[in-house]
Amino acid sequence: MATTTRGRIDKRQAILEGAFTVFAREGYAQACVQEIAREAGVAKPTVYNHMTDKATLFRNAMEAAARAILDQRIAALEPLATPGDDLHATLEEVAHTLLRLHTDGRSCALRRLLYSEITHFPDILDIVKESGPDRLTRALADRLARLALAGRLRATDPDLTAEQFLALLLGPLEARTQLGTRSLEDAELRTMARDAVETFVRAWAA
Amino acid sequence: MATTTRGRIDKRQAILEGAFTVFAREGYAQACVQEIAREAGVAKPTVYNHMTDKATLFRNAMEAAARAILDQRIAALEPLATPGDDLHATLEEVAHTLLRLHTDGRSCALRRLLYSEITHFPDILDIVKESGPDRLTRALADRLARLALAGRLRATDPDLTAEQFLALLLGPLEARTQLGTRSLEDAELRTMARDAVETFVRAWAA
DNA sequence: TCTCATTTGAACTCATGGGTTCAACATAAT
DNA sequence: ATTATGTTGAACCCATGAGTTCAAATGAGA
Repeated sequence: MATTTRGRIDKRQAILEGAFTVFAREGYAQACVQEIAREAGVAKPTVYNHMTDKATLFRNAMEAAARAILDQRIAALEPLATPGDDLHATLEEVAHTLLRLHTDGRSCALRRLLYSEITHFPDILDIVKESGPDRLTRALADRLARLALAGRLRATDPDLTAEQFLALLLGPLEARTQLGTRSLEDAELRTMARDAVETFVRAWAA
Repeated sequence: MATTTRGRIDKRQAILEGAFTVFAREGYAQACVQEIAREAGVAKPTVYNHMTDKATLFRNAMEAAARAILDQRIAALEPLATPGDDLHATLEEVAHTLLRLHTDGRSCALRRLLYSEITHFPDILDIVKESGPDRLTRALADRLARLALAGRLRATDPDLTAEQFLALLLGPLEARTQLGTRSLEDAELRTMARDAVETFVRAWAA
């Protein structure tokens, strides 16, 4: 519900956040604008003051959520810039952080919404992917290329290596989290990170 | 549209297939029963003769589609029962078949529908998973255990090994197929199978 | 040929929800 | 104080679609 603050603070922001929340809970078609307005603590016409359509409301909400979520992931790769002498441990740390971010509620909701509405909003994929998994893979590939150059990893295609690292790490998540509906204990995340990194290192360490 | 065959042949089957087709194309909420009836070549009241609800229609259609799709995958593991002397080649063959099945239109549609409606139909996950990825992973783990016992693979947890094999193989698909909306050339599937198996073997061969 | 179960099309009811209108109101700047 | 801009709630229009009803038509089996 939220308090019915009159006047103008940051309605637009509130609308986008409320919209994402409701869309995430209900799906695009089932979400009704009335409820989004309520969630954002705003009147329905106000929503239409800022967004022309339910569709563009959806697009904007998705874009905002994606941007917020995905910046964190790039930041999670930071430790790989200065890996110290224990590469294995650094990889595990990064892996664990990525798993934690990837299993976050909003993150899962974003993936679910992408999957469900990609046929009706194919353009959203471009908006999200550009700032999303692609950027993450590329950033990781950059780090790995450095490591390969330093003789600490097998020197082959860093893009492939990055792709496989992420696959090994995030692939098992889908089944474990029931497509993102179940949350995992931190201990389980640790184990998954350890398993993925161990296999990765066995295949790719120089 | 289909010809308006009167009398009763296999209305029920037609309805389930038509329903899955339309649900796959439109999503649950946007699909309308009228159109499903048309797709199945059947009148709307006939649909309600067989199914009480749009919801149960959805459940039944998903279950039927899942069963049909997933049996093929188990069958794809067959070559691993008699791997011959070239394990690497056999793995590549199996990997390639799995990729082909996984990128099939109906298969992608099933995944999309699962993702999108899992919050409204949590029970469908059980129906599908039981006969789905879980069974595949278990079946693969069985094969791998045999291979480990025969001294051809590193002898550790076969469940983990199977999970990682599938992750390495199928993980990169998501990005490459644009969440299942783009179809891939067979050559690209071959390359992906080769890359996944090569890394897998490097990490797990005895 | 007669009967029973099923199908069919069309029309109907009813609820939901997108999008708009409008008059009253609040806020900020001048 | 006044004006311009934005917000509010409530009511409204209208399209869509789930689910039902019914009389007419059909097919399978006896």
